[in-house]
Amino acid sequence: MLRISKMTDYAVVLATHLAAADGAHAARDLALQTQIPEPTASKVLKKLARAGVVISQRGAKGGYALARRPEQIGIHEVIEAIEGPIAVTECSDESTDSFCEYETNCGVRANWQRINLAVQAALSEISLADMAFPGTGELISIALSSKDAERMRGAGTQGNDVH
Amino acid sequence: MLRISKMTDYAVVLATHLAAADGAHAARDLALQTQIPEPTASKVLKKLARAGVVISQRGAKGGYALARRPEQIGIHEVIEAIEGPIAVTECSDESTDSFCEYETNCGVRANWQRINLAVQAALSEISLADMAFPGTGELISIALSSKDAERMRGAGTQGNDVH
DNA sequence: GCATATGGGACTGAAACGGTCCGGTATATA
DNA sequence: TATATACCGGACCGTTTCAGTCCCATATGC
Repeated sequence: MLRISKMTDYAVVLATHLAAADGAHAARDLALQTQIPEPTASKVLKKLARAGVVISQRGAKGGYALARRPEQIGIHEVIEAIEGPIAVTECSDESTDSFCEYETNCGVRANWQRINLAVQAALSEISLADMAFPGTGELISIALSSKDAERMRGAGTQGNDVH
Repeated sequence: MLRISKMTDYAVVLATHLAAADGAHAARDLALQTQIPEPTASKVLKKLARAGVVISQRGAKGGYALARRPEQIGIHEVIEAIEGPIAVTECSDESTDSFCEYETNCGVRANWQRINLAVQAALSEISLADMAFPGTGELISIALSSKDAERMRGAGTQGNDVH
């Protein structure tokens, strides 16, 4: 699977929506526009606010707005806001000191961490601006480069800042 | 999270173990050597056999062995054997024709697929041989290929792998 | 003061996950 | 041929996680 949860999916949609139409918007309005159930959208937005991806304004005329410009927000921030640190396996998550009980037998830990880093790197390449205003060509290189080893390096070395 | 399930973790450990000590081994022995509970190990091995990652021999003196040489088996095969197709979100899974109900609003689909490809590419880089016999230098290039060096802090320094 | 809007957390039903167990079948060996 | 060994397929179950809802407290504009 390696599957991202529905909540995270919502978060990306909401954040993308905020990126496309900037300024402050009430959770209710965002929910209507994105067709996400209102309580759920609200819950997601709260988490985004806590993580610093969006800023919130309470009270009448309040609402949510992006904390920074879309091109300065990486998609991994949105994902981590909902799901916590991105870690492929328990033992590759450096933050939790969960020691691997099989470590002496498996010797797999270090490799998982590298895989993990590769995934994180792939996600770091994509900004909210890329999601909100696609087709500017940058992402294509990632899609087309998925054939062999050079792709990671290639995608990583070119600047993804076109917008 | 982007977290891989425990079962998949077991699968990698078992496959790695088979890669390191080739020939056929009974599920029971593998379970003992890897300290994975026997019924669970058995279940995982069955799935690996079905997916063609390992071959099985029934009857007395039977057991499991790798279907191919370790360097010819990518870990994404092992992962997919347990978890099914690697897809980050529902709508980025091309196999299921689950149409995205928000598609007109989100326009996110294509980007998810690119992210997905990047993840798959990252996983395709690693073979079972890399997991079983690390330190041959191949993986290092991937780890270092991310330009986001700050995320990589300590990745290279964490070379305490080989057991 | 009041309407509006977010903050925080409790709660619930459903689904997935981790793990176990059992009857069936294939095969090597005595 | 009889028997022990070992995989095959799937049912089963307790626990956890997930998606979604609801409520009350708090902050703010008018």
